[in-house]
Amino acid sequence: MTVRSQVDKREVPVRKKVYANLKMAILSGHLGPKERLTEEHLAETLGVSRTPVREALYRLEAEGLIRPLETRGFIVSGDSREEVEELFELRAILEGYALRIISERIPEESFQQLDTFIDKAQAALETGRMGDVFKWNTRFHDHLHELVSDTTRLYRMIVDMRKQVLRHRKVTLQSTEGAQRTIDGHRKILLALRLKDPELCEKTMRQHIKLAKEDALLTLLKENKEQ
Amino acid sequence: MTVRSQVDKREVPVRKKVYANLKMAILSGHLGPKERLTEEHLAETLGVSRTPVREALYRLEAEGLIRPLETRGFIVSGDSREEVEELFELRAILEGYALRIISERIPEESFQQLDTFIDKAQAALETGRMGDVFKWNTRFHDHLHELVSDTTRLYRMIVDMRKQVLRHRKVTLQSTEGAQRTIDGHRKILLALRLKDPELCEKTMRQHIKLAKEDALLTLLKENKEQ
DNA sequence: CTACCGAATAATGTATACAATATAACGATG
DNA sequence: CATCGTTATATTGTATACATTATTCGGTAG
Repeated sequence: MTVRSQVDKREVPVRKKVYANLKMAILSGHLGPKERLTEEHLAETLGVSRTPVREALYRLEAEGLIRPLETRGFIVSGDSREEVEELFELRAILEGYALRIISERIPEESFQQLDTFIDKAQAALETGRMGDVFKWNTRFHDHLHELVSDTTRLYRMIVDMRKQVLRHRKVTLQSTEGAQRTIDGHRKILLALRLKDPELCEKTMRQHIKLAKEDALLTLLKENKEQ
Repeated sequence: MTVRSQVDKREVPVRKKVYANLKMAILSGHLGPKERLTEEHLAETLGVSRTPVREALYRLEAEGLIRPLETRGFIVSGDSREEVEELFELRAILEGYALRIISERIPEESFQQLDTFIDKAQAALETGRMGDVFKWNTRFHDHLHELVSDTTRLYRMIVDMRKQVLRHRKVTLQSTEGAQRTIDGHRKILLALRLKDPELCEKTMRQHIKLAKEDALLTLLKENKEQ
């Protein structure tokens, strides 16, 4: 069949499965910066040969999620105070700029949407459903991101960073004050958007993420104390 | 010898050589988006096996310098109008923010340095030594970047993007007006730094890079016409 | 007991082999 | 001559083998 070539029958390469696997494990915090990753060991564990494992590892390295050990093998990176700070700093820059762009093109109906998300989050917070608070807050950001064309480098970078950030927000997600701060931040963002003030938008988003950074650093401190 | 382990006797892996090779070829414009890159062919050409070639290719893909072809093989990316625009847009964001940071920590002696670079570039321009104009302009930016700690993600991203950008600036480097604009831009940047006004610094740098973008897009147009 | 040597072990880097699949070439048939 | 199917070719994906090098550990000489 000539049509057959249209349909991509290629199954997902092992390399990508391994990559996705490891990435998930890292981002979920399941794989910490404690354990050393070696090709052989991973290959054995996952029941594949070293080749696809190497390729997955190199990709993760390129993305900065793991780092080659001076000795040999890799280690999950990104848990040092500096790295967390940098991550949030970059996020603040990029998302701040994104909001500036968004403010120039946001459609009227988005305001309602965003308003709803905030209200739902607030309601969830007041009835103690923290999981839902997280859900609606995430929706809020997601909705914003969808207003940036999803093919752009900027979009991809933001999405990627938001994923990386997740593992540093365990505390905020549970603390009431943190959640309230986040919701208040969203209100400010929405206000800035309504005012259609690009300058203010960028500033507000930066401020918002800066707060998130403080929370993340607190989380980090706590974790380090526990160990 | 126990000392031996301290000294890293490992020679550079072929994978890295191939990577550096291809990257250089791409950034210098020597390898255009015309030719298709396949593992076998590259391996043969470079006289190595496919293994290190694959690894180099995957890395370049992760960095966005090449893109997998729907069919098979890779192609050099980043020459579409959109991609060039995005590249400069991101650069403007990141370098703008970097200048903001720099304005808060720039030492007194840097002002002289930067002044000198501008003067030399201007002098070179007036005597028609375009190569030198480029050199001193580059020094100007390099000096700025050195004021951002060179271990940060921000720094690495900026350096990386500047490299990627080079191949789109052939025209400016030869046109007198373009060069003058660049030098003027540097003067403005220096002024903003002297005023120690973070806001102005960020804005000025963004503006400066926006101009560079226009030049790059002109280059692109010209090239497309030639073909 | 300490320093050094060397074998054993671990891990990586590269090449190669083989299977799977997509693309291209070619020829036959309606 | 267009279309379909078939074979050949190109290209990739994975596994494996082998060489190289680091690290560790144990033992021996001083």
